[in-house]
Amino acid sequence: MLEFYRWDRGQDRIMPSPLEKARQEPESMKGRILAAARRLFGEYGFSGVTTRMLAREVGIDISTLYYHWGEKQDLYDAVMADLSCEIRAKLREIEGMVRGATLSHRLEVAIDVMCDWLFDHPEAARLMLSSYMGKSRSAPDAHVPIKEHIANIAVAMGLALDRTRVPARANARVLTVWNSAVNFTAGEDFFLPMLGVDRDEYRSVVKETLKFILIPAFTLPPAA
Amino acid sequence: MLEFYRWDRGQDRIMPSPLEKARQEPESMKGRILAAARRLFGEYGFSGVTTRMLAREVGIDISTLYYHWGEKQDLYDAVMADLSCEIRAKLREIEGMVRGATLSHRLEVAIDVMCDWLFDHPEAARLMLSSYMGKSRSAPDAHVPIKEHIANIAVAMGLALDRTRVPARANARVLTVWNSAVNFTAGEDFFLPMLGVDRDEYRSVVKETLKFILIPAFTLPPAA
DNA sequence: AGAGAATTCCATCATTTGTTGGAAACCTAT
DNA sequence: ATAGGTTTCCAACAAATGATGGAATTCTCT
Repeated sequence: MLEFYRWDRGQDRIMPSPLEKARQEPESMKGRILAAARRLFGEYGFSGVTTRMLAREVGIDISTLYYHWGEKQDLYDAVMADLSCEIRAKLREIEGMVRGATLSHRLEVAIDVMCDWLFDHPEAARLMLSSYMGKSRSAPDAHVPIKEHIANIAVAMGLALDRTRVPARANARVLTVWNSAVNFTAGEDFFLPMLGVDRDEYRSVVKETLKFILIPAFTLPPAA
Repeated sequence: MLEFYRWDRGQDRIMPSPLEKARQEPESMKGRILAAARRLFGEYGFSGVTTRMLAREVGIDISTLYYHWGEKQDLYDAVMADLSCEIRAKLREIEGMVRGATLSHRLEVAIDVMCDWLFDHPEAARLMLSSYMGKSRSAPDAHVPIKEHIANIAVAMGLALDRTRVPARANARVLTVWNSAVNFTAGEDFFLPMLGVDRDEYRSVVKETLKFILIPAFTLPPAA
């Protein structure tokens, strides 16, 4: 009976049912563990978190943790799969919000909404960053499949016509903005004192800067 | 005799002599250990590296490692202090290269040189990123003091007159470009396949994108 | 060559960490 | 209430990890 968690192995494309339930029911033990894991992994990285830290954070025994999610690596994979799903949903939501609007309006809304979400989920930004830099000692490629997301944005923003053939330059520009948003949210504690502002100012300065930088990159003709 | 490494404790402002020597003599044991530590810490993070991994990488015993640098945390601190020094020197070098040139030329050269250096030192970029996100389980604030660097760039680029009073917006713009460069170099293995280009193309696309994005941000009047 | 210092290694220790078996507690349906 | 399944905890284990004492080796200088 220690094996049923294997249900959700290797299913990061279509949302696996147990993972979905775990997130939808944050009061369930599975959900509480997932949430705690996300918080801690986001804060300390994969090898910076011990199973005992996790168990203590939830207030349970280590075995309960293994009962629900199996090995540490499996739990980490679940966190990443969950995160990937959430991001995909968020991007779809944004895409729906701005459909049909002008380009500049699209940009404005996309940055606003995405930044708000990231600022409210700094652990998500941190998880993505460590996923980029990769090479965790024992973790293989549990990457967030951000590639399609970026390509979709590039198409939505008019930088490419076909989402299967996005120019490298277009992807690079989208990536730059995306990474900047992730950076400023993941490193808020570090960058905020550098700018000498308070929390609210920080967030508005970040948004403003991203918009300021993004607009010309996407509205100028695709020269060079 | 196991204590002389304490010499370079808490001296990250003025370059401590042993650290300097260790880097200047890369053949010395101290230097070899420092270089290996930098490589591994950059790849796996602080808690992702064990003292045995380090010793094995250098081809020595664990005790030798402790003899030269003391605890793991001290070695990590030394790596960060060394890195900070190197970055400072690099930025000074760039400042010297572009002094007196036009703004656009300054930007061009700064991005080119900095990117080249970062691409040749991806572990440096990774170390900086993990330093930003911080909160290593046992590591305190062994941060790279990037604040002054950013402020200096802002002044050099004409975004501020006084380096002690740089507007938050100016800092944010410099930071955006800086972070983008760090991101693209630290995550080369992850982003390169996303763009579907080879190594050389990747590097030129990154530089090009940064320049394309940077120029308007620094040449437009300080509106908003 | 040899005394004394500096450097490296071997063996070891106490903790920490990932992981599991099995007993206890809790539900749920009859 | 009680049988059967589910969930949680206690105890423990093997391996890995950070760290050190001390012996052995190498280096340096006369």
